[in-house]
Amino acid sequence: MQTKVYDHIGIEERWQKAWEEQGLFQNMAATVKPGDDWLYLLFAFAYPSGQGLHVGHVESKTALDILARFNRMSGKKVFFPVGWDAFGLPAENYAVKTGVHPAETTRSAIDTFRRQIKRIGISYDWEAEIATSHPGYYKWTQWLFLELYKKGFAYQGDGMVNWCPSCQTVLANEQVVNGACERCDTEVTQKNMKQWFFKITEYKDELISGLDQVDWPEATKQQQLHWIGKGEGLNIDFTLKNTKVVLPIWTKFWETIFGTTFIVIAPEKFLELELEQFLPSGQAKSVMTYIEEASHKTEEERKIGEKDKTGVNTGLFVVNPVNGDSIPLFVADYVLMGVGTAIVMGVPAHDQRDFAFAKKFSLPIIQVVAYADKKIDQKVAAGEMSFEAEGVLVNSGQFDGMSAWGSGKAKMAEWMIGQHFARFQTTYKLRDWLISRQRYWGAPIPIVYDPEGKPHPVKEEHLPWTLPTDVDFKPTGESPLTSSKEFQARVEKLYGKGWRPEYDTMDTFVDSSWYYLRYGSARDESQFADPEQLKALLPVDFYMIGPEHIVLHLLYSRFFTKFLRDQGYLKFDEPFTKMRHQGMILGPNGKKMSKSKGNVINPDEIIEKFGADTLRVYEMFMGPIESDKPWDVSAVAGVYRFLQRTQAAVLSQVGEAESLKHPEMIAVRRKLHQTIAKVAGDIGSLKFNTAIAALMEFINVYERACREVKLVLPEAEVLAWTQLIAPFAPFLAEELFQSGHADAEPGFASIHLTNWPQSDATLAAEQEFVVPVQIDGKVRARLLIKADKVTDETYVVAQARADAIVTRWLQGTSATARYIAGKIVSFSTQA
RNA sequence: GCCUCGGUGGCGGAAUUGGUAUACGCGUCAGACUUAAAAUCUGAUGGUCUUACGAUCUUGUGGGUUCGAGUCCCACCCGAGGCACCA
Repeated sequence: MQTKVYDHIGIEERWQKAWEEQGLFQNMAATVKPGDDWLYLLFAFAYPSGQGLHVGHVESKTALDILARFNRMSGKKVFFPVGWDAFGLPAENYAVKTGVHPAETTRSAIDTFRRQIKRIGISYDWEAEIATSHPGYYKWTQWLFLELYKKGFAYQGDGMVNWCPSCQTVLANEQVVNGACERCDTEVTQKNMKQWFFKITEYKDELISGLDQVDWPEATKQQQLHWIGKGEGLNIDFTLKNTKVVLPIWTKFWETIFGTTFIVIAPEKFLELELEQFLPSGQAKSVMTYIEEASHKTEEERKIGEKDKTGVNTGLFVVNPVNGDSIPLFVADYVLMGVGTAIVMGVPAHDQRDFAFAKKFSLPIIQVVAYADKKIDQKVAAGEMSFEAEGVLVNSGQFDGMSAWGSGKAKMAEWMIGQHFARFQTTYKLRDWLISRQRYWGAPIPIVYDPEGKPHPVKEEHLPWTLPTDVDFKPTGESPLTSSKEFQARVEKLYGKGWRPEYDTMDTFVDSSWYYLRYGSARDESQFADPEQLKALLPVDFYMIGPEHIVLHLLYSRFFTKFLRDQGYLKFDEPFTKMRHQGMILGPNGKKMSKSKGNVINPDEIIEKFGADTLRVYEMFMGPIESDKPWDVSAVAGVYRFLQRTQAAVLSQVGEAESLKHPEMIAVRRKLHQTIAKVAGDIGSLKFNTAIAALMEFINVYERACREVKLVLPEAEVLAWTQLIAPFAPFLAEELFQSGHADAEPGFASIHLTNWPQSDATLAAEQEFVVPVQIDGKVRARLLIKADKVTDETYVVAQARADAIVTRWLQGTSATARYIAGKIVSFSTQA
């Protein structure tokens, strides 16, 4: 029966070329009309690394491509652009090593990616392609900086910043992971520098509330919330004994304040408040030594103290405002600057850290919350738990007996605020975004300094403020742009003698956090984005992005969106309406793919051997798009077989059609129409794996039927079958659709331009139902019920009772029956 | 410690959201074709007992709700990812 081999190489080359010549799905932005409703599908901005496409890229790109093709066939206008996050460190580091200019490296990497992506048939709109390193793009990145500057959202700040000694640049808080540089894993140090910041904190509350508007994975929302780190607590004034010096503490758990047996202050805060003047002479030396040592510790060293807390008793006492108790003041570096007020109350009975500290320094422990459960009370005494359970206040003066988390907490706050020594204070973890980078391969910050060193914005007519090329790449701790003669000359020519440029470039996250606004106006030189385009295309309807970008990129993108909205440029609050994360494709051994482990699957090799269609369908068939899944070398061949069988089956659809009345024909057509409905539903809910399984089921049914009789389906149904394949295996589908022609004619109508088939409910309807019979919850028999009887409860139950096995099980019982139409007959023998 | 997912055959995974557990694919076994192998095709394939009809057990563990639980509730165990001296 298989007369024609599956020539995947020939098929894929032919149709890639034909589509390209025809410009299929290209330049869609030109067709935007007012009032249009577009489906905007977006893939995470990719960094064009020298490695080329890996199987993970293929997975998420294919998933989006399936959505694009399916929705186009369903009559939607689809915007599906692509671009490159082309500035960044790898190309620059490579330049340092080899001397090849980053522009060169980047261009050839992009060429490789583009060729590979076309080869796997992703139907991107290449007319909207953008690259952040192109002056036509970064002109608008700089424009955005100036907009922020004009509105006071970009400012120069002085202070301690994160410094990566290996990358020789400052880093944003978000780029420091466990005290190390997220890129090179070098330990980050602190450095005092004057740098540019964006005022993202201005939108902190909206960055929280906006999450309610979007359809994102719960975990992603949680992580964003955690990063913003809103904490609602109380500032409570303790005073240094015998002075008027106020030491405000901040706490979320003020209900335990009667249990405070010590106060701890951060070393830096101690100096800031100049408390050293009060130190008793005997104590002064040890305290100052401790503070000195703490200042030399790195973040990592401070964290080692997590188990063994360090600290020093100052010999000073503070007064607890709620009861006038004198309690000792300690300096300890586990209290961090920047969290709350950097002064904490130590309540060892109800906090694990405080407990450890109290044990170490032999401080008293006063329990102020009693728990109904004695076991919890014991745990509290052993320091094993903190705020895990609700209890009743004790040892707390007039608040004794009140609920710790209920009336007690509320009454206590009310009282303390009434006494004027406490006030509500909300704190946030989010800090302003540090965007200066002392690196070359990025967008220059459009700022110039006058001879007095005062910053001025680069005039808009001078944009793009181009990146000079006469630059020494070697990182010296100075920005590489310092070495450019052209840059300096340009500034003096345009702004006057003695002026100098800002030598730093912008964090690449600035480039990549507004790109989705640019696609619709990719070649527009007059504005960052055309308002009509924005209105029709945005916000992004579906965003597919790796889970690694959750905090940085999304937070920044949301900030830009809200800022531009407030300037009147955008009409929406959130840029990404719906978002999902693709899972990771693991090596065949179930481990993350890496060259050193030798478990990397190269997509080019799979394409050579099995074809791009097989690669696409296999990756979609592996499992749910959002979960991590290992590569299975032999399962790929199974998918290849499926495509091969599909080709053979469709190509055999010539000749005399079997009568439509033939039972095998009826069964196959029923399955086909069921499959049409199933595939459309599954694509809609991103269940590509089960959609493909359904297509496999269909061909199984078809081939089985063909063993009885040669089946030639009606033409419309052969077409429908081919169309179902089209989003998944676009090359093969086109080949089957065009198989009547010898070659692609100029102006041929692609299958990808046809209308998605409709399932005929009548043909899809089952004629018989298998109804299981349960007796006390166990399936004992199955009945075959004709469709016209399936709603007839009396009939079905009678059939069930008549069944031999059921009769046996029901003998001597008085069973009651219930029937869920078409689903199940359930007998219960219990009374 | 906290947050978020997960745990189903030898493996990847299905299960219309409370109604036939193990769809589909891989693998394995048997068979056809072949001198042979590969490729391709056909059949079987959760465990235990049984010649068979069939019975019985089975969705991480233990309880519960229900005629009926992979699915809902409670407690716990294990794994992955993220966060964390956050007061």
